[in-house]
Amino acid sequence: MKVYNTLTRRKEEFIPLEKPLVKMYVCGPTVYDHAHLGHGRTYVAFDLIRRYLEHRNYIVRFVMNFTDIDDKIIDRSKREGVPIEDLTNKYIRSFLEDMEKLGVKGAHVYPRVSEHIEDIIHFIEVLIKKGYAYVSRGGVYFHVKKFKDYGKLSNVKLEEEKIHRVKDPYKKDPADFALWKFAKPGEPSWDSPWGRGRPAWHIECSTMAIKYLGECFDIHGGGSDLIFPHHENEIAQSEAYTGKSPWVKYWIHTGFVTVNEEKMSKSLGNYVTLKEVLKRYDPEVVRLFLLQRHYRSPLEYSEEGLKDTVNTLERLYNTLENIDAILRDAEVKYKLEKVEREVQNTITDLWAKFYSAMDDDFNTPEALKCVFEVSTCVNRYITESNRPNRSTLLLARDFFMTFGEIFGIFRRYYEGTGEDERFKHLVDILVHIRNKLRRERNYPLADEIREELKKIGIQLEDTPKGTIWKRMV
RNA sequence: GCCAGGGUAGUCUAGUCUGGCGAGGCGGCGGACUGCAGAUCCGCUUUAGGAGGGUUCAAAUCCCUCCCCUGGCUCCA
Repeated sequence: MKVYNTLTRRKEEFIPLEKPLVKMYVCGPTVYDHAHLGHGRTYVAFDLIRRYLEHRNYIVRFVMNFTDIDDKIIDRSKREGVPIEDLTNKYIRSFLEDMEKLGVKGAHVYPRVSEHIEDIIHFIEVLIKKGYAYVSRGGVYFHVKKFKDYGKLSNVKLEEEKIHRVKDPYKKDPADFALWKFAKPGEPSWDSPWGRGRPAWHIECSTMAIKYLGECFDIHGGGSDLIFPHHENEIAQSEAYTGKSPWVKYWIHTGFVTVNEEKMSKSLGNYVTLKEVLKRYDPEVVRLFLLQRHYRSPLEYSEEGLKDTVNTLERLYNTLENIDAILRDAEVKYKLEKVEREVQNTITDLWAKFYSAMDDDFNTPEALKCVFEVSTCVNRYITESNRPNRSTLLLARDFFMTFGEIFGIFRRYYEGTGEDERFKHLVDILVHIRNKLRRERNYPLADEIREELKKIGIQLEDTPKGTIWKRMV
């Protein structure tokens, strides 16, 4: 399996540090507002990666933080007159709700900055002791020049570059960044050996990741906008702290969602919240929409694109329903004809291709091609075969279920359909009666049965080989 | 300015690392099937690669030049 590593700017063979265990940390949101589609994209992408790794028999330990102390949160709380904790709780809840709807599997730990102040203080103390950080009048800073590998992730060069960060007269060097900020009036603050204050942005992730995953781990990810300065600074802090390198083996970054080719962002105001999107579209449509593009490429958001995906997903569900409908009466064959063997070969070949696409840096668009090809293949088989073989249909169904599990769609098939045998019999009885009516050319009554069944989500379809019924999508 | 990533049919998206008949979705049109409905299948749309050079038996893919777009360098998923 190959994974693109931002650190080396190329695909690398994926070999986790401790064989079946994969330790993975993803930068979570700063919780001062509802999440938008861009956030959704990133977390769905990492969810897919996690699911695929699990599918490939890795045990994934997954940590995602919440940044609940930050300038914007403080601003927002002041503006709205809402206590910080109420605000952050509200948006954490909102975020988790959205993720749940999107079918993003939960993290094993969701560390919040506000709950890890002690750890952060200790971390900073070590950095000071080791000579990587200094106390100044504005707070505690990381002295970038001390860390010789600075820039290895984002490719920034300290010498020729005037990395102008937040203007701060108390820094030794403009490239230095804050670890601890002294409190200004009205800001939340905690006691520390250097004075009351609060942790700065980057330190939290280093501290919490190391606390929960250890001094070195496998995957660290987030949106591409975090590469610099956030992740660059995390590396500096963490490797300075542990004295070990590399801190993280694989850095994975997701591309942006764009609107008219511009990055979707709060500041540009061109965003749609996940709540809005999920109100208008089935969560699985949103997921498929996001996974139809490779996770590192920019993804253009458009209403049209989403609508296309509605049809795309419907087609996949139809295929599944076609299989299930035929499966009800299909029997196992004990000898396969040539066509039959070819269909099975095609499916297994495509299944293998599906895996190699996924193995190649989680190439979901390429993997999806295989899914569509299996779809066409099995539909054709159903259309052309006089007596489809149960085993062949099950093979196709297994493939779809595997695909669904990895992509996080077809959820309703896993959650159960709520049908029992008697229900199925009942439908069969109605179908039988209706066909009698049709033979008698009593179409009004036959159509009425079909209409009524449609109302409870059962669709009857008359095919040349007889009537089949499906659950409606 | 520095760094990173792009430009593929009507449209969206793969393939570029590792050169070898350019793939898939959606849309549109036509056909098969059909009491109607629905689903599905088949065919067409389909000699598409930003521009120009070069290397090669062979270039979307490698090299050079140019044009255009986006992102990071201040908070960001």
